[in-house]
Parts: sequence; C-alpha cells; structure tokens
Amino acid sequence: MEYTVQELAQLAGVTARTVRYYDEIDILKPARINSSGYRIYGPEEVDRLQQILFYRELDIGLDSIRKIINSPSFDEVKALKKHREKLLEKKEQLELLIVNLDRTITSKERGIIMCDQEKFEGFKKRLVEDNERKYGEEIREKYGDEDVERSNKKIKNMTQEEYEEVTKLEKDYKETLRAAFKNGDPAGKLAQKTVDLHRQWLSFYWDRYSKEAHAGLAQMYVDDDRFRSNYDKEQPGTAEFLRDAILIYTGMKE
Amino acid sequence: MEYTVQELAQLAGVTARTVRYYDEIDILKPARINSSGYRIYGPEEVDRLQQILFYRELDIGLDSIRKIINSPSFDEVKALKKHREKLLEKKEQLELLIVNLDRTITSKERGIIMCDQEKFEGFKKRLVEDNERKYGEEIREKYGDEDVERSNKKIKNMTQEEYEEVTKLEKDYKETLRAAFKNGDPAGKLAQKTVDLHRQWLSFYWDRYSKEAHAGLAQMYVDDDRFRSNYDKEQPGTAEFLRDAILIYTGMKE
DNA sequence: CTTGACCTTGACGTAACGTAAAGGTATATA
DNA sequence: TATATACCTTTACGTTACGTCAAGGTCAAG
Repeated sequence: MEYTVQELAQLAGVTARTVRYYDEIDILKPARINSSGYRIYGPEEVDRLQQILFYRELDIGLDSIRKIINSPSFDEVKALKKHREKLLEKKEQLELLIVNLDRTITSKERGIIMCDQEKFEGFKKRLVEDNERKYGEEIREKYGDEDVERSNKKIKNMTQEEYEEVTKLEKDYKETLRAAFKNGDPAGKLAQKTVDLHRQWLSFYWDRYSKEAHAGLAQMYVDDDRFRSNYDKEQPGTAEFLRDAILIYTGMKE
Repeated sequence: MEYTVQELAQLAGVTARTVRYYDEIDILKPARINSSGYRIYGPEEVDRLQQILFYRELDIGLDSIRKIINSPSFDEVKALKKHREKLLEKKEQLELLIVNLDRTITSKERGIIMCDQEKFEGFKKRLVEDNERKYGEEIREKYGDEDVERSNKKIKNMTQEEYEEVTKLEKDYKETLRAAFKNGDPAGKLAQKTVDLHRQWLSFYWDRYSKEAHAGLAQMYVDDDRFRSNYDKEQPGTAEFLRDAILIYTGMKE
C-alpha cells in the first residue's frame, strides 16, 4: 500500500505538516518521489512512523529518536519491548500521581494540612525522567541497562529523609572537593575525605559499592566531556584531581 | 512557610526559570516582593503551583490553565476531582497503547501482517484529545460536561468502518452544502438534502438526536466565530445559510 | 571583606511544529 | 474543454514553554 503525505498523516493521527517536518529533519524520508514531486510512502515508512510515535509518546526528543532508529544495531522488536517497559513505568507514575491527587482532595475536603513536600510527590519522579532523557542513552551504552534501571528505581523509592540526606551529601562532597583541590594533593587528608563522602553519596544510587566500579566512574569523569566540564567549570583540572584521589582511595594508584 | 524561587522550584521539581516564567505570564505571582526585590512565595502559591502542574500533566496549555484557575467560578476541589478523572482517562489510553504495542510485538515476532490502520490504534485517541483541547472548555460551558463526555466516548468506540463512514458523511454533506449554497435556497431540495446528511453525520456523535438540539447547534454555527469562520472561509454566508436550512428542516422556521 | 551561592532583569536560542503565501497537479463536473 | 476543488510543493515567519547566557545586585559564612 502506498500513501501520500495526507493519507499517511490521517492514518497515524498526525498532521501532514508533521510528516513533512519528519522528512525535513531526516527522520522519515518518503519511499520515493513521484513524477510531480509528491512524497510517496510505503509499508516500511508506515512502520517507521509507528516507531517514531511510540518514542514520542515517551517524551523523547526527535533528535534522540533519529539516533536510536538510525543506529545500525537498532533491533525493532527489542526496541518495541523497551517501549513497553517504559510505557508501564509511565503508567506507574500516573498511578502515583492519582494516589497523590486523592490525598490532596481528601485533605482539602477534610481540612487536613498536607506538608508542602507531599504535594509534589508525583511530580518529583520527573527528575528521574529528565535525568534519563539527558544521559540515559549514553550511559546505558557504557554501563548497561540494568545498572541505570536499578539506579533510577533507587531514586524513585527514596523517602523524604533519604532525599534530603543525599542532597546534603552531594553538597558536602562538592564543597570538600573545592577545598581539597585548592590544597592540591590528591593523596591528602582533605582529598581522601572528599572521596569518602563521594562514596557515601554514590551508595545512594548504587545497590552495591565496589572499588572497581568507583575507580571506573572516576575515569569516566575525566573521559566524558559532560561530566568533566561539570567538574572543571569552576576550577579546570578538578575532574583529574578527583579521579586521582579516587584511584588512590580505591588502591588503584598510590 | 515562605519560599524563594529556587526553594519553591526544588519543592515542586521544576526549574527556577519555570517559576519566574509563570510570574512573567501572570499565572503564578509571588505573595510579595521583599526589600531586595526577591520573589517570596507563601502557602497559597504552593497550592496554586500544584494546580498548575496537575493541569500541565494533562497537556493543557498555560494560556488555558490561566483562564481556568483565574475563573471566578473556579472550585479547587472540584477541579482536582476533574483532574483525577482526566488522569484516569490518560491511564486508560496508555493501557490501550500498551495493548496495541503487545499486538505489534507478537505480530513482528510471528511474522503476522498487521493492517496499517491497526498500527496506530492507540494514537488515534489523540484526535479526541486535541479536539478537547481546542474546543472542549468553551463547548462544555454551552452544552454541559456530560454531552461532551458522551460525544468523546462515542468517537473513541467507533470501529474502523464507522470511522470511515462518518468521514465520508462529513465529506458528503460539506460537498452538498457547497452546491446548495450556490443554488441559494435554504428551503430547496439540495439544501434539505444537506441538512439530512448533516443529521446523519451528527448522529454519530450524539447519543440521541433531537430537532431542538439540531436547531441549537445551527445557531451556534452562526454565533460562534470558530465555527462560522470554518463554514464561511470558502463562501461567506454559508453558516447562515446552513442555519436557515436546518431551522426549516427542523420545523423551527419556514 | 571577599567569596560563593543566591537573587534580579533583559534578551536571545530552541524544539516541534502551526500557519499563511504562492504556486503546481489531479480529477470530477458543467 | 474549461474550471473548480482538493490535493501537492517549497519558503518562511509565528508560537509555546521554557533553556541559557549576560550583567549586575544580595546575603551568609569564613
């Protein structure tokens, strides 16, 4: 079966403009162009559009979608199964929002006071989602799906106190790191204190700590531009400094 | 409890920029500005932000959100209960998408061919959603929630054949309308044929037809700019013509 | 008294389209 | 055969909900 823009659009429940836009940004090219310059789409394009819309449903940017479906290792069925999981997650999130909404309604009706944090329970899961959107795909490649998934689950299940503690720990280790860097010695007391705080902080995200993984992460802080620039933005060289300190702490270097 | 921008933002899981933007577009004003020009938010603003985020979750534009929560008739608890319903609907839609995804996966795995329409089953509900976003709020005011809800349900439960039939009917009556308008007589045979097609078309959306409602809708086609401009865009005067024809058909005028 | 983390107001950038303009094509009907 | 109507094309500017600097003021801690 062959379709023109409008036909394909109607089929998929999107506008013709959307289909043309997807051509423009090279994520859905027509099968061919007929003699009058019309875009003609075939069955493969229909499937591709379906894939795109599934990903879009997960609020993934079209830019990322392109990378995913253009990837040579792209396995359609595997991808669809992943969608399924994601959709289930989204459903869970929705259910949580509803539960929270119920709480809000009853509290309003009965005049019970809810603490401000509680009011946003369902929304906070968004942070996880955002994190996923930014780094998920790349980190998954390096560390494997299961690790990322577990990490996300851990964040989601944090209690309010845990959340506050981890926020404080993050702040603490970053402050100590700044002081240690000024000091200049990665083997020094302050630097080793930093790494210890860093380990505690990490333990909130990892389900089990290992020196090897810690050292591996340290190296990534240097190798991965996103992380390095984050550490180096205040003081260039901080990422390397932290890596060295971690390598010493974990006994990978002295 | 009082909060600065950042504090409120963290609490709600959004960025400070978002909070400032909401001030800028007048949907969430700070409780007061302190002596240094800082925005200070109180408990009322926290609740308001929660409301906004709930609506945002339903993909409602900030512009509409403002109208809704600024409306003097705005009842917070009632609104929250409506969110609940909407979220439940969204959940249902998600479940449908998942079911469809399962179908796609099995068909891919077993090499069964799915018809192209089936592939987009879950997405088509979007049309309903969009329709809702555009007209829902205003039409609800005129016709009441239940009518709109029932209409939406009917569209959702249409089979493929019904969908095709209603599309064809719409096309037919619009074509006939054009011809009838050229003819010029709202009491003429062609015009009355138009109205009959229009009635058939309507019956797909209404659970029961009544001459009174039909006549009422006819008047709305003239009174409501959105509808009128839609009819008049080809031939100015078409909306009035259709109304007159309907009034004659329904016996409200001769 | 300086520093780092806040806050402020611009102001320009972005994603994923919507929408209008200007013009070519296909098909049914007069 | 003419013309109307519904398609199609490209170009291009508009929109929403922020992101992201930039330039400068504020405040608590060391």
